[in-house]
Amino acid sequence: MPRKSSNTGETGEVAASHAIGTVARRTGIKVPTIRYYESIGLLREPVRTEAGRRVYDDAAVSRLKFIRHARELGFEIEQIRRLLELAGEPQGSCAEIDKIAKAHLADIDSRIARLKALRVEMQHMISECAHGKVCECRILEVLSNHSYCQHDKH
Amino acid sequence: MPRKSSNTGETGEVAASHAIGTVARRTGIKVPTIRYYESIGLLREPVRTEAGRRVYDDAAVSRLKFIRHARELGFEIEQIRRLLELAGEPQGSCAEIDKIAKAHLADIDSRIARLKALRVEMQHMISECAHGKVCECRILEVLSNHSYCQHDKH
DNA sequence: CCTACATTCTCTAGTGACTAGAGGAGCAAG
DNA sequence: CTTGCTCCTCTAGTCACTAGAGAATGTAGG
Repeated sequence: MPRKSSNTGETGEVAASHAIGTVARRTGIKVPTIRYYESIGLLREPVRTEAGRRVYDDAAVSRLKFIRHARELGFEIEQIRRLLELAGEPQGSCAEIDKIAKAHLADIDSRIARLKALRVEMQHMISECAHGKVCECRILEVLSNHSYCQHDKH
Repeated sequence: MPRKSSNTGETGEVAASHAIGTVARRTGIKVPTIRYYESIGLLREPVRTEAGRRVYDDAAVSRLKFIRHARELGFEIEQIRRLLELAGEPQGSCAEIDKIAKAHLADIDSRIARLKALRVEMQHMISECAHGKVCECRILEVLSNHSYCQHDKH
């Protein structure tokens, strides 16, 4: 029966342990970022080998996968911290989780709306450019004078 | 005939001069930000009064309005720096201006696309939440396991 | 056993575009 | 002359990392 390195227990089930580089490969999070997450308390300090190297178990890998996925979806670190905290109380209500997710959705919506407005403005500006000399460039002119704009939301 | 403070010329036309606070009010850029723009070389160092206070002319106000508007449209400082440089050569071709603007438009488009994909993911995740206990929460489950996702672009 | 090379360690500093605050001086009005 | 506003410089903080230096440890091949 094959065993992973540095198994500490004598029981039948042996928890797998991984070096930071392995964890980085398995989660898609870079090594310095993992250490950074530890430094801000998002990830618990792992045990160390005698030489001082970090050793992670599978739970830490899962946690990091969660963090990565949430980051990819645009959640902020503090939101993720709260989500992880809530996940630690399985019998609690998921109302706050829902609330955080909905707030994030609203945030995404407002960013989309804003970018769409910018897009209209940019498109308009570019379409008026006659590709001539700088002194005749409508792009610069519009940038110089807000009153040419369609919206004043920005 | 009313005159602005500290006029330095004896000619008929007198250049208006403004304190930094006035400029901030007229451009909508905060005082520390104006000083910041000066520190990074985006805005030329203005003349000073004997006591060391910054004094701006109308050209500086126009430049700051340009900067503000471009920032509002999402241009980066370095892009704005280049646009201002190009604006300084009125007989040159506006091809590069057009190019910068189009690159920015493409950037906006890709951000919109990305946010829309995130939106779909978030919406999906939230709609599956049954508002029960944390241990049954689909949101946490999806966050834990990327394979539930529709896309793997993120 | 020795030698490469890879991996890991800690620490500091840099990114972008500001923002906040301390501590001090100038200036105009009452 | 005092009150209160504006202005000055300087440092440090924000967010979520990323880059790099310099040293130690681990591993594979000869």
